[in-house]
Amino acid sequence: MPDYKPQTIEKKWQDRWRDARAFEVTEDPEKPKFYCLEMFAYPSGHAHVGHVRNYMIGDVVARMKRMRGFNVLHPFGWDAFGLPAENAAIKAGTHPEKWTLDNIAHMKGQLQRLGISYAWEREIATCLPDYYRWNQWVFLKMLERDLAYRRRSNVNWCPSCNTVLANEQVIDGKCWRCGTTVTTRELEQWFFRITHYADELLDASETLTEWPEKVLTMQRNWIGRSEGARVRFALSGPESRVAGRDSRLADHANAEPETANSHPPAVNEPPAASRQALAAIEVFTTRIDTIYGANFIMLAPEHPLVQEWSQEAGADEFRRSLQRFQSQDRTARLTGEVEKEGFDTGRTAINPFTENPVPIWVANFVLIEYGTGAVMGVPGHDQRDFEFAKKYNLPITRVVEDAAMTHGAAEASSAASQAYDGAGSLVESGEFTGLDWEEANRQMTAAAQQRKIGEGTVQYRLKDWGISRQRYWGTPIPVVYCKACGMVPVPSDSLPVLLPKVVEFSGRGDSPLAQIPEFVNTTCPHCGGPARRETDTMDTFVDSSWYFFRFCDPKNTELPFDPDKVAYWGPVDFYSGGVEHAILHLIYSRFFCRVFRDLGMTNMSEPFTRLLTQGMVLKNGQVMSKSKGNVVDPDDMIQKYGADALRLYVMFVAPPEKEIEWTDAGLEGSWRFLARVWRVVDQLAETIGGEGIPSPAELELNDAERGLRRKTHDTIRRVTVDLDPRVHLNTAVSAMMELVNELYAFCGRTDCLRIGQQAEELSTVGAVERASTVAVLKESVEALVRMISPFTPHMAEELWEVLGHTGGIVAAGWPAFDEAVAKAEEIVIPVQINGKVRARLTVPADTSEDRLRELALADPQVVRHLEGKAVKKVVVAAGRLVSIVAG
RNA sequence: GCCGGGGUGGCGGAACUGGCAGACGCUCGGGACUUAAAAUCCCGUGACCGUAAGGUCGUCCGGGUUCGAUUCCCGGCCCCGGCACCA
Repeated sequence: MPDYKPQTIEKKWQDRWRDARAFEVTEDPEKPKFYCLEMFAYPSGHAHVGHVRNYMIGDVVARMKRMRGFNVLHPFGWDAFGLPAENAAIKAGTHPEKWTLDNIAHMKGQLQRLGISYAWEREIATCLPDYYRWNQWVFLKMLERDLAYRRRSNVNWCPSCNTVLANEQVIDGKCWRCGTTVTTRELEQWFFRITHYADELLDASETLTEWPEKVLTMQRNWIGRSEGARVRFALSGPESRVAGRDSRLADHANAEPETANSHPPAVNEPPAASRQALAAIEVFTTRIDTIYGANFIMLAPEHPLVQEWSQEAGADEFRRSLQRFQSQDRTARLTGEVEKEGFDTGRTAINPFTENPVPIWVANFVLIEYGTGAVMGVPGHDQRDFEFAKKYNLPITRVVEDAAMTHGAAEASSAASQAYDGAGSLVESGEFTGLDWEEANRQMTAAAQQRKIGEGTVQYRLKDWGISRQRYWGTPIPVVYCKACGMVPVPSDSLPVLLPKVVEFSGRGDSPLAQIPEFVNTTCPHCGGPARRETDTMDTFVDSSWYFFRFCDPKNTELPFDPDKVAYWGPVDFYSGGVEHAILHLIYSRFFCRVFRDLGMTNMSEPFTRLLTQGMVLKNGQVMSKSKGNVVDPDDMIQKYGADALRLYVMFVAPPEKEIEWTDAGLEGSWRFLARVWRVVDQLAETIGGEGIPSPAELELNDAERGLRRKTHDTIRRVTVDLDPRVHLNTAVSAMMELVNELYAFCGRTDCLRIGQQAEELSTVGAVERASTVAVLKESVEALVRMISPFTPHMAEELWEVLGHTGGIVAAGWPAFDEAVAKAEEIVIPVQINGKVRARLTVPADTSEDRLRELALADPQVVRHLEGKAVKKVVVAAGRLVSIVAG
């Protein structure tokens, strides 16, 4: 008997699959489709086990679905633009393209050696013009529809390094590299108007019933919707000037916060209205019900009015205070690590509800990015405001009292030690006094609106997505700047704007494209005059926001994809990847899907029906990484144990969404199991592989045979539901292990194989005498081989062939089970007395409740325990247990 | 602080709608085979008491509902993840 030799088998089947184009698919309206996708890979070099776990999970699903008759699209590709390629270029002098393509070649080999069933003919790499030209195409469409726009925004700038810095690279206001004090600089940045879909993205998250709650929560937090009101406090006092009527600050404050490989976001935003004098200060509040307690106003240091006042003659003191705040570390200010402080501007505004003048302060903890950059100070009901008021001796009043508080406590509470932010009803609040705070919120918002001093509004944490990157290895943004015509989009028919190959990497941080005159200098598509190209490239998250559509039609040269093809394949039925993409990639993709929908390219709103976030693979308690030196290279494991054992181990050790701790012993255990499967199947092949063996359904079976048959059908049932819809891959494997144990026991019992006597090999005892034994074994073994094939496809195919089949295991289909056969004929019913199991009854499965009660009460163990006690009650759950209450 | 997910043997983990807690695997121990070892096959492995039959305890802690709770309810502790001076 040949030993289990995974390496030989695996090579053989991988070659066959490739030659037969086994996993390539086309649209087939006759068959139900299934789009199975794993997040494509960044070609960083070598994939480790942590990376490939995801592909294994997807492959089990894809292979299983194929066997169940689905037309399965299972493609793969490369998220190939990005910073590491550029860094490698600077460091090693390799061109980013060569570095990237070499890595892709290596990693593709790794995936093929794992036997992942990809439709490789659909492979895409985002760094190739066939792909990124469609980024440019979408960009232009978005520009047409005002979903892409350009805006000046402030970024951190190091004057010595001559580069933009990320917020994280600014330490105590200084450059992390050279220690120079960081300044801000205004740069033109491109944005995608994702906030246009903020509400829809939030609301539609309700429809994503097959997404993990964790991810939905993260997305909701990220979008950060909060309902409140804007209220205008008119300026008063001698210094106030009344100029423009509209005091609205610009809405969308700034760029997307920092992302993993992003370029720094805007630091702050001088709103459009900044250069006008304002008639009123608009504040954002979620607690308009407390406005009678608003005893002061606080502005962000970057607030336009503050900026304006600081310019005035004689405002030296003002300027000094302001500069102090502005020199405070930005990150520390954002996270509240600096002490809360402020200064009085000397100006006042009118609280529109009390009509009392309130002082206007500047406070370093008010953020220009959020709301209107101005807040009302309600020290009675907000802890920060309370501390601020205490510090600067501002009046504290309570306007909401909970029911337990004695009436008239309002004044006394000014001496309280903290703000009250709980529920209650209003006091000292004019016509609103006595209302419950939530009702007051509604009525006061309406009143503000009616009196034209404010309105209900919704505020989001989500900001528009800043996509400009001063980098080489990305998609060129397809616009040019012409002296005469201004910004002019590159016409669609002259796409792609190719990324030039020859480039020098200064490492200076400015876009390398700006150094290439042949790229920069062009002609204006509009007037034909001289023009300069945009030299920033797109954030790589643009590339990954729609690649799943491209897979449906990867060779299309007319459009990013044929809408009909996407209509057939979409949406992605099963999508798996790491949780680290829960926010960025998964929100961007949902955004892009809506953009394509609104372009009329698809009628889907959501791209991914089911999402699985797979857990990481740890070794020695830590995430695998090259720098920690704890990576497990799948190729090493394949050499030792084979791809199948590796796949099985990773699938078995824990549920897919949990993290796993790598152990060599565990992998070895899986290898042992496969060798055990191999032995029993191979050894039985001659007996059960013949022609004309009837189905056991048509034969008279003895007890042992019926037992094995029952186990077989029950296992098929369990594995089937564990895989689909549950995707409990670990329990599916354990069910199959049980079946194998049962097969060994059966063979030992019926003497059809000699097990365990002479060791290394099993020995066939001779022709199995009973036809029914052969039939039952055949059914069991063939079901096993088919069920295990999504996990260990190479071994399964080989065994299928050994069993005398041609045409492959997918064609054989998924095994069916008979519910009636799967059910046990005899079951063990526990008998509880006062909650403790005291006896077990072995009875036919269909024993009636009355009969069970009778048998239980007659059982000697039960009788013994009931001695001297009176039976008060007997509960019988047919098929489950008998519970006796006695005392 | 707000939102979400968790807490089960020495370890990874099972337990579908409340019904025998610990499936399956790892580790460890024992046996068979072998001159021997490896491999293989079989058996055992939550804790405590007992020679055994059997008993007691046991799913983070404290209560509750129920004939019966890992599962449901109330209160608390701890861990993980997200958001957070967000007004």
